[in-house]
Amino acid sequence: METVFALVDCNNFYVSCERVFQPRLQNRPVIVLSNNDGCVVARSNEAKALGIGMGVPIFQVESILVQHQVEVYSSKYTLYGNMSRRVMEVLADFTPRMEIYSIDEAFLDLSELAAANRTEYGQNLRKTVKQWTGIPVSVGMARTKTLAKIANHIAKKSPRAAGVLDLTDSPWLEEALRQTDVKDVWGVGPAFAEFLKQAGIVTALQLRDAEETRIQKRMGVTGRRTMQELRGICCYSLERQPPLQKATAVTRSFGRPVTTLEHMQEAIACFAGRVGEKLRRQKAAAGILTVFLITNLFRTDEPRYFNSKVISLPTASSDSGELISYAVKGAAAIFRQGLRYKKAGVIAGQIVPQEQVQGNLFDEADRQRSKRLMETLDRINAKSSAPVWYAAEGIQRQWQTRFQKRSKRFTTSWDELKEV
DNA sequence: TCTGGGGTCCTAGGACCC
DNA sequence: TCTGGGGTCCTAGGACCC
Repeated sequence: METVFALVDCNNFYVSCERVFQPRLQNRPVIVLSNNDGCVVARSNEAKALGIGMGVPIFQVESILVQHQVEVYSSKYTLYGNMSRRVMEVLADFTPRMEIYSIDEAFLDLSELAAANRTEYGQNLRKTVKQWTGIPVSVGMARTKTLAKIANHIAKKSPRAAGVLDLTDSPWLEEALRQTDVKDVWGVGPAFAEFLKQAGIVTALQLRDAEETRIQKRMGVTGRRTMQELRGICCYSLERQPPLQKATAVTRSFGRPVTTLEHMQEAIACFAGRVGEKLRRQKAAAGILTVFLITNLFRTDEPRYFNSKVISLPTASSDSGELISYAVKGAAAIFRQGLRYKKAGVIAGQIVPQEQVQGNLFDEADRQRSKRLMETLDRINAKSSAPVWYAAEGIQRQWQTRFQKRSKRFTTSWDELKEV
């Protein structure tokens, strides 16, 4: 049977999350910043219209923000994650044949839905999500994921589509591809877009009709798949069960430069502790840790330095204490005095399910005791507003990430609930 | 003049995604 | 002075095996 995919995408997701709890932000220019209040990561339509680009450093648009009284917010990923879960739960009510693709997107398999009902189905879905969560979404439908992405893109921008566009076997498909810039095609990033432009390929339609061998030579097998998908040949299927993650990381830019080993180890310990939590949440353990640290590469007036250390654990682990002890040693091995560090991180690799962890003959740790300790730690921290953590993670944390424009954490902090 | 063939595993780097 | 964080896949090249 021929496939039909729908891509459901939340509009300006982080901004929409802020608006749910602060209705006065409707119809106003609003932006949400990355960690450390560094870059713009979400923009309302009003903010986009002012020319504020995606990913731009905030200091570059400061004058626009002041002049147009743009509402500016630090990011709150726990809130957005919570809102995302609510949206996904509503979608799951529509069909279990669903793949959560990112925090604000999901693919649905609508192959079995009657063609005549698709647009109505999409409108109903849109209305329900909005009513139950407050989040506006757009829906694009087509034969392949890549085409559904394009349909969604147009649904979002075109007033006539009213948020839903079905391009499955549509007479408008060719016109849609003609009007789509090749750089907006899923799988075409800045580097490939530049290559394609040089080759005279500037629209999605031209890419669809390009010569396959020529594209594959430069863009590899993924480039060829993109072409196939544009032709309606399905190369990417719905993945309902995401495979186990291969790596998980906690990396942060510092609120102010770190110059001492003591502070660096405090930060690294903190990141390793968060990595441990992430691993345990997935019921998994890591076989290797990578610790890295880096100075500010944007500055040309200071010495630059990047280094990383890979540590193989004797036995795969998710024990925060154990991860911390290896990570801080790794940090010490690559830390150099006299530098101003901007960012650091801990990456866990060789991830295996907890129950598949191979024992080690020379392993001296008490695994049962560790397991109980971690369970207790996680239980306390899940309930308590006064979390517990390893002393190595520090208390003052002068390096901590900046969030100066944070609104209240309406759904994830007891002290900051919305008051009505 | 002419230096095998076929495979695996690992790593680094480059590209992409949101 | 100021520039995010967390992932994936693919490819090329080197080391190693028989």
